[in-house]
Order: sequence, then C-alpha cells, then structure tokens
Amino acid sequence: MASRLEADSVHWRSVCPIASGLDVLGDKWSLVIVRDLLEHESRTYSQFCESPEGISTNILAARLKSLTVLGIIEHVDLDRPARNNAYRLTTSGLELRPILEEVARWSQKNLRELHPEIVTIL
Amino acid sequence: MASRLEADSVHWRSVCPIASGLDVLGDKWSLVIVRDLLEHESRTYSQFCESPEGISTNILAARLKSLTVLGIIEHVDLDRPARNNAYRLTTSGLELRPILEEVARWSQKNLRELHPEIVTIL
DNA sequence: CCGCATCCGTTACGATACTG
DNA sequence: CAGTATCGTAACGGATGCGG
Repeated sequence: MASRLEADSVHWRSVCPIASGLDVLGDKWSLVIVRDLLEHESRTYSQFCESPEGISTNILAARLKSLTVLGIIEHVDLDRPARNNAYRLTTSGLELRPILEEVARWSQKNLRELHPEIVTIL
Repeated sequence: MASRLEADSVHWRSVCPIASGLDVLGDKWSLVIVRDLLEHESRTYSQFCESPEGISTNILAARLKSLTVLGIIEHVDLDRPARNNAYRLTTSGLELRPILEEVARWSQKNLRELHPEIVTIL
C-alpha cells in the first residue's frame, strides 16, 4: 500500500538524454510491454501475462503503473476503471518504435551465436 | 571469486529478438558504458568512474566483465592485463550506436516535461 | 595510485497465493 | 479479471581492502 511508485519520482542520474532514457526504460520488462502494444494495438492485463516471456503479475502491475505515470501507455477507456479495460500506447509510447526496431536489428545480427534459437522478424 | 558471471550464461526469456536484446542490454548501466565508449573511443576504468552518473566500482567491474563476455567491448591491448589498459567497443558494440541515437531522440522529445534539466545533444 | 574484489545494508525482482 | 500480499532471492550501492 505504501509503495513509492504512487508519486513515481524517477531518480535522474544526469542531464544526459541517453542516461535519462535509461532511467525510465532501462529494465528488462518495460520495453517488452511496449513491444506487445506495438504488435497488438491494445492488450489487457491477462493478455500481457500470456506473452512467452512470462512476466509475473506483481512486476506487470508495477510496470503498467509506472509506464502510465510516465505517459507512455494509458487505458483505452480513460475513465472506466480496470475490468477488461485494455492498455494502449500514447503518442509518446508510439514514438518508442524506432528504438525497438534498432534493438531487434542489433540482436538478430549480433546475438545469433550466443542464442541460436533467436528468430528473425521484420 | 565464485561469481556466476564467470561463465556468463544469460537467461533467454524467449526467442524474440527484442526480448533477447533486453536480456543482455536491459539494465541501467550497460548502455551508459557503451555511450561513454561511443563518445570517447576508449576509456579506462577510472575514466568510467568520472562520468556524471556516478557508477559504483563493483557494478562497473561486473558490467565491464559481462560486456566483454558478450563481445560488445574489449581491452585495447588484448593480452596485457589491467593497468591503464583501456576498453573500446568491438564491431558488435559499435553497432549499438543507432539504438542510443534513438533513445536520445526519444528522451529529448518526450522527457523534457518530467525532467526539465535534460540537455539536447546532436 | 589503478583496477578491481569483498563485505554488507538496502532495494528490486520473481513465484506463488490470495482478494475484490 | 486485474491486480495485492507475502516472502525468498538476486541485484544494486557505498565503503573499504588489497594486489600489482
């Protein structure tokens, strides 16, 4: 109940835009959630849970909350709470697409040796 | 001494190239180190410590090790150990540049409200 | 000194069970 | 269905030690 995420104050390590971007996106799950929303337009809580990476429910809830506070995602129906109310990307969130495309490109080119099962997309 | 990083076995959450990229780059420090090496060509251990984000020494050592195992960075002089032997990006590491450029662009455009002190680069 | 490794308290993560 | 509560584990972060 007393989670510090309520007033989601990011700790900005510096004024560098790269470091600041990583202050909000630099974890293992936020951009996976964004990926799902780029692929599917909108997703409910349980649909996120079905993704093959298998996020646990508390992490998902925390990330959805912080991404919402950051203005990257929002509920599809803005003022009806929760039940079957899917999430979608905001304008800010949609602009993350080039980052994910570059991550995918880099991984496909540079991770195949370490991770042969990786698939090719796009 | 018994650090599990010796045989750096990444846990691949899925076969998705985006998730796999985040399996290795999805933390707050790895790409900050890469940023320093894109800006400065080569950096020593203590030069990394001088960056404004203030990485702590144990985290720095761990990240340098895992980035080396992943083939993203290497020592400038490949077979002389440690002392004043700077790090540089490998070919794989140099190819991370587009990702960081997109992160910088996104942050400059979408983080200014939350973080007014953020600076503009490029 | 420089490049770490170790210790240790704090924070984040992850699996599972549970609730409105 | 959409989250919380709980609790064990792993990562982080600061201080400090130590070998070359």
